[in-house]
Amino acid sequence: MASTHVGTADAASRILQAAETLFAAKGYDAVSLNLIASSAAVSKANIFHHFRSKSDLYFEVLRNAAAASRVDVGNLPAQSNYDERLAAFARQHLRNYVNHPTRARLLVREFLDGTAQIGQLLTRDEFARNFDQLVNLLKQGQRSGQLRDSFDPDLVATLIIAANVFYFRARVTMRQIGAPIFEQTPDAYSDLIIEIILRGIRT
Amino acid sequence: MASTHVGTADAASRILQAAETLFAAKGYDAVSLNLIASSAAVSKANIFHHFRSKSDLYFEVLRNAAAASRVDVGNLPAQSNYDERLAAFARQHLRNYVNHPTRARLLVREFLDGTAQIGQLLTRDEFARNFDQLVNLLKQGQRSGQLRDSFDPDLVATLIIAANVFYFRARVTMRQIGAPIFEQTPDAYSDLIIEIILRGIRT
DNA sequence: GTCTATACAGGGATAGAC
DNA sequence: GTCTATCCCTGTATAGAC
Repeated sequence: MASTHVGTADAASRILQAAETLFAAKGYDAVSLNLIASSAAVSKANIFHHFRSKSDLYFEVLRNAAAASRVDVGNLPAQSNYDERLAAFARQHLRNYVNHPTRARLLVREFLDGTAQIGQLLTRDEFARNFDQLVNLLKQGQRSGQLRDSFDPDLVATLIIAANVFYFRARVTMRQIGAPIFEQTPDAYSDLIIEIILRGIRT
Repeated sequence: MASTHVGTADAASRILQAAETLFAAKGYDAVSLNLIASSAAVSKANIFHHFRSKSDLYFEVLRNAAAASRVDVGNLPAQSNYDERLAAFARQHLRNYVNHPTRARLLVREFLDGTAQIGQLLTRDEFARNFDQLVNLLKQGQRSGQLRDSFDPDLVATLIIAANVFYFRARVTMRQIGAPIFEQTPDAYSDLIIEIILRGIRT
């Protein structure tokens, strides 16, 4: 848009991308600027030209990740069948993690660990939006009569999100434990989870 | 047992305890030996007298945490009612986290993040034991005819563990999001979760 | 905008006195 | 067993030339 130069792939974005990958993989404290610099093929001093500090760079990375995630959740096909809509939501939510693992690792880590307040502010919104969307879906299902009135939508939304977060973060280790369910594709896992839950909440 | 000296509260265990608290709160890389030393009222050199290295200290802390957790899961009242037994298991599992937060943070972090292979070996067993116990309970319920045959025990076990882990790690942030379910006590949360799931798996 | 060189603090780890 | 003092390295961050 702004620049007509091509092929340069400017340093700032190279730095951002290297930082995202490394922070996602190892966490904030385990990543040094030396590592980021060499990984981005840039001098360390150059990082400070583009970003005020290490933490500044980190927050910039988080900001981008959160923004990118905002697009990806997208909109679901608005069907009248709430079984389908819930299944679609759960699938899409989990796909969003699995298809963008670095970004997701970053956001989930910050959300769960929540050591830096600024970081939490950035990621909390993302989770809140998903959560609210899901709660609303459940409430609509209750009003429509397809879902029973007597369960707490918050609770069920939590159950779904928790199942997905757990799959994303623990699946490698769970496979080593020998839990065959984690050999399933994300979609299949998601469908099975929803199947159980739906049985518990249908009228 | 060995020593008749009292009141000394020997340095080694002071170090271990300080390290456990700090590692649990901030993670391995964010904690320096200086901090541990001052927190345990011990010189930095003294840490190296008792432990070969920082990572050695960390693994020792993990080992202790895993061992302590092994006791705490305990045995459940063996009732013939599988509704009750599942509810009891879920409650106890979550209590085990909430009543020993530092230990639990340590183990859960290592399990989910799983950066160090040695650490994972130590924590994986704990999770595997809980998981297997739960799966067996579900299988027995199926054999007894109280639970339907057509669900995957792995899946339901995962759902329960995921719900608990999520509650434990995310409850503070989830409260800020405004999810009223996270205002509930752990026991109440656990019971509500199980109620939904049971509806989904009963005959 | 990008680099080399450098400053300075703090990291983990060791030596050696007590 | 515990300390003080020290080593050496790597960390973040800055100065200043190009």
